[in-house]
Amino acid sequence: MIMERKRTDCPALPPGWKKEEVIRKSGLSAGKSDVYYYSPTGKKFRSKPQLSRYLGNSVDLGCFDFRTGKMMPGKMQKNKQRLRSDNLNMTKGKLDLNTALPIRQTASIFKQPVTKVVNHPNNKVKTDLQKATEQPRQLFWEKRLKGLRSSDVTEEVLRTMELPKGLQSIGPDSSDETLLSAIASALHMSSAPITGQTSTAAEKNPAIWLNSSQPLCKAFTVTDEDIREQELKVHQARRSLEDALIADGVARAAESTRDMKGRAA
DNA sequence: GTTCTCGGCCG
DNA sequence: CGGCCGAGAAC
Repeated sequence: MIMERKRTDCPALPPGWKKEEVIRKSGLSAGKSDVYYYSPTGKKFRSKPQLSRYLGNSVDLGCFDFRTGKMMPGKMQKNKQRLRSDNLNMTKGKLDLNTALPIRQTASIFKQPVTKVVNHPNNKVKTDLQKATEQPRQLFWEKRLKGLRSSDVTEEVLRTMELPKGLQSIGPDSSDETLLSAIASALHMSSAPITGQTSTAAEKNPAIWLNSSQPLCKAFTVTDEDIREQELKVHQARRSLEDALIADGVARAAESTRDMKGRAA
């Protein structure tokens, strides 16, 4: 007898994803159930980390409950003291994984190494491992950044930066907003200098001539004036940061003395 | 080889 | 207690 297992649709996930729940029928853990998900291509997932690794940033699993398969609005982070300690942990040298950038979603449905470079014993074959390990990149992927905004803890949208006039966008989406994101991303992802698109051909037909390791931005020159202006901004930012840190220290000291009084009473 | 299943660790 | 994943069992 074949036990038909229910693979139910899962509305909280993109179309085509299925959820399955199997009950353990023997052993010490009999009665317990395991939950699995199946991607549209049939790949099986047995944990939330595994699922979110695969989905990347396309789906926010922050409040996704793996067991029930539903979004739980109330399952957000504990928005209490938590924030301070999070910020402290971040200074302990670990990367903030939330800054991960959007990734090409279609790549992972194929068997992973798409191209394999091998040496045939009798042939002279150029091996360029650099190219072989390079991940395919979606042209104009920066468009995915459109609409992303930074916000403070109260979800108030922060004012975005102004860009110098010398910076000009290139490609299908020429809004300043996306340009800023693209440049910020480029600064995060590569240690190479950011030059913008140096080929003038890229201006006429970006789809062909685009240098994908540079942001969607025309080549630019930085003047001494720009540098001075930027130094001033950095200086001001450091001042406000310093002020904020001092204020925080004072507040924390007050808090801890208050706590101690409370405990003594 | 792949898939299924339960144990068991760890938070 | 439950999520997650290792590894043996089953195929």
